[in-house]
Amino acid sequence: MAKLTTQRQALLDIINASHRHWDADELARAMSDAGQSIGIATVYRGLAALESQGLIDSIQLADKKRYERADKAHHDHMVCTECGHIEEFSHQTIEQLQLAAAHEKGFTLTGHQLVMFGLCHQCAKGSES
Amino acid sequence: MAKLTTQRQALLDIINASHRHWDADELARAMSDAGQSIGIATVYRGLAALESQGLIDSIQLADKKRYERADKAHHDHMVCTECGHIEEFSHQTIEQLQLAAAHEKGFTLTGHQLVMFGLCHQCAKGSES
DNA sequence: CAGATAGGTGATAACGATTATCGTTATGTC
DNA sequence: GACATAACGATAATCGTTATCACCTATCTG
Repeated sequence: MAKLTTQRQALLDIINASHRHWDADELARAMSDAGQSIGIATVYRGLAALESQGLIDSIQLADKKRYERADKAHHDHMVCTECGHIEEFSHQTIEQLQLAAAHEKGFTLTGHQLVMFGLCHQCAKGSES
Repeated sequence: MAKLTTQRQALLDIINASHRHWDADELARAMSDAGQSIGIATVYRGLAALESQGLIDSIQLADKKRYERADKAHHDHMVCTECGHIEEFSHQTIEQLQLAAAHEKGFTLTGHQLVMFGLCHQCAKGSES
């Protein structure tokens, strides 16, 4: 039902063109910078459509949702609490253990999100006393 | 620095008296029901204080933060997207693999949160067509 | 082509959880 | 008791996100 309009294609292109994790505001600004201004509501609607079509992925952080390209295998995230840097990692065994744990509790799993918090290499170095 | 005032003690007691995962609003209402009305700002401040003192734990869900007792070993959560039921589970191996993965990426881990989404046993049964 | 239908768009209001502000109040210390 | 420090409560403010509503656009059907 949802259409891949010109604007949604542009959002998708921006997201696919980098490995960043974008929030709605950043995407609106990026569109603006590229000469195609876009309403913020349209950004949210477009992102929701793209995500439900599986064309992009997202992670829900404490304050906001961030979107990323979906053309990679499932992975989880490590967020630096100092600089906001996001590192990705995937671990097959963890995924399998999660499935087993869910099954054990009688849950039918539809998704999951693992976010690890800490200091990235850079920030850990910087904060040595 | 933070004081364990009468109100904060009462919040702590409510949380410790059950295995529920409370949000700020529910706690304010519970206090009210118990005859000690409390300002919502005070609830938030109290919860932040209790959490930073390690007296309670919290999980950040997509929409809001929920608080739970801290007297158990670390665990993660499974949330039923239908009824909101939260099931807890802990998995030693997953924890260890997370630590290893973080180390590999040069991250100094300070915390993590794993939330799994799906249908609980009850809701899975109910939605069979 | 005309009209119908289904979505999409954008400005903006509304929402909901959380935090900030600020005057007041309780607690602890000399 | 007087002063300092933190907590409290009402309420305004913040901020990400969603709803509303009045257009607009594309596609289909005859």
